[in-house]
Amino acid sequence: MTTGMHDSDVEAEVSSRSRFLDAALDLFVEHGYNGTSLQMIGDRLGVSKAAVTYHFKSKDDLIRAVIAPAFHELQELLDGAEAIKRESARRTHALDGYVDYLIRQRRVASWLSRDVAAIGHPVVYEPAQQLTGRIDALLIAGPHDEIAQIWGSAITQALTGPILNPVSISDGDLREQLLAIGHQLIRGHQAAVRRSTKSD
Amino acid sequence: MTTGMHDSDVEAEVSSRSRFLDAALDLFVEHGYNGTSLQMIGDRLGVSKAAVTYHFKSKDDLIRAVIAPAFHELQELLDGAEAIKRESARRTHALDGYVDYLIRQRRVASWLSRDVAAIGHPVVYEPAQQLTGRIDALLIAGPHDEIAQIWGSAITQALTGPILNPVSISDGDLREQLLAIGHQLIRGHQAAVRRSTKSD
DNA sequence: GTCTATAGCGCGATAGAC
DNA sequence: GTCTATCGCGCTATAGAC
Repeated sequence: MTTGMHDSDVEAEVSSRSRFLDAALDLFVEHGYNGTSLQMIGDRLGVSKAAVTYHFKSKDDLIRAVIAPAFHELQELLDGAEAIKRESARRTHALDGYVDYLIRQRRVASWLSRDVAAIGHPVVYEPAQQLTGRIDALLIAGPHDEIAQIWGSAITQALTGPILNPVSISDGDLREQLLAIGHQLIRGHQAAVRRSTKSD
Repeated sequence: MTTGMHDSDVEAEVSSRSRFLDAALDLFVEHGYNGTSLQMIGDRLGVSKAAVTYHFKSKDDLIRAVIAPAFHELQELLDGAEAIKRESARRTHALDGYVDYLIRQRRVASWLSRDVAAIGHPVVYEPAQQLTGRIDALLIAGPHDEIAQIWGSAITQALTGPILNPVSISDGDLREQLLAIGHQLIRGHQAAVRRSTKSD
């Protein structure tokens, strides 16, 4: 036990917020945010829907709590990567960290990539927009023209693809393939830039 | 006017099914299937929500009608591609056709890729599952092991990425970049297969 | 053939029992 | 502090006016 809580807190802790967050995320992944009712979350834990609105005063509060850890982790990664001066080292660090983030937070990441209702939610929209803009800027070299936008969205979507449907492969092997996918598309973008400047 | 309808049908035709389908798709793209009510669709066309359930007897019927043209087009493409004997020619034809499909049907394609509620809908789920399985099989060479699954999902997701957020680029230039992305990832997969067989 | 009116249901949220 | 009971709302779907 590495936390500082008392023995009497153990049972309360296990049956508390994190269980609700876990159940909610499971259901958001499967049915989407709008398709998941507080009733469904309560049923899964054997409590009433009122028990859910007790722990989280609204459904808005719940979605904020579910995404917070992933957004926080991604933000720290971006802060660290953006502090790196050399472009190629910065890009490599961002790709490594983003792949790690996707694997560690794959449930949240795959949910948000497939649920327009969640991304469009007032609580989620603006921070998500900002984070994706920053990761795009880190992964793509050169000016942010139309071609960079296209390849940038291709990279982030390509990295998300393999985490959508669980594959029977170790996290380490998955990481290796995701990095290969990222580097392959970064090279592809650079080649596309060379092609377009040559034809100018 | 290339259709055979009478002049008296013109006004009825313009204000009929296709207008409902177009408005519904617009709203599905923006708010998701569960986030779009019949009320919202009626409001956009200046009619009551009952007018929507008159043309389509249920919301299930509506989603079926919205996706039908895109699914039909994709199915014809797959039938044609699968009839090609030589693997590399089959793969090239599938990639070309799939990119054309994504550009022509970009609203439906980007909606379905971002709305778990729509993909999970009974009317959509099974045909969509079958179509994505077939396109994956066409685009990826060799045995369908874990690595093939990973790169297959990376390719289809990467191709979908650039159509999600409209970019100010012509369809022709977009097509060129999507083909480059597809070929780049197909080459990446082949290199990954060589790496993994060498290390066995 | 197209609409209004409304039924019937499930939702998120809350007041108050315990 | 945690639950039960319930409120008010918006949803899909339908019956029936026009």
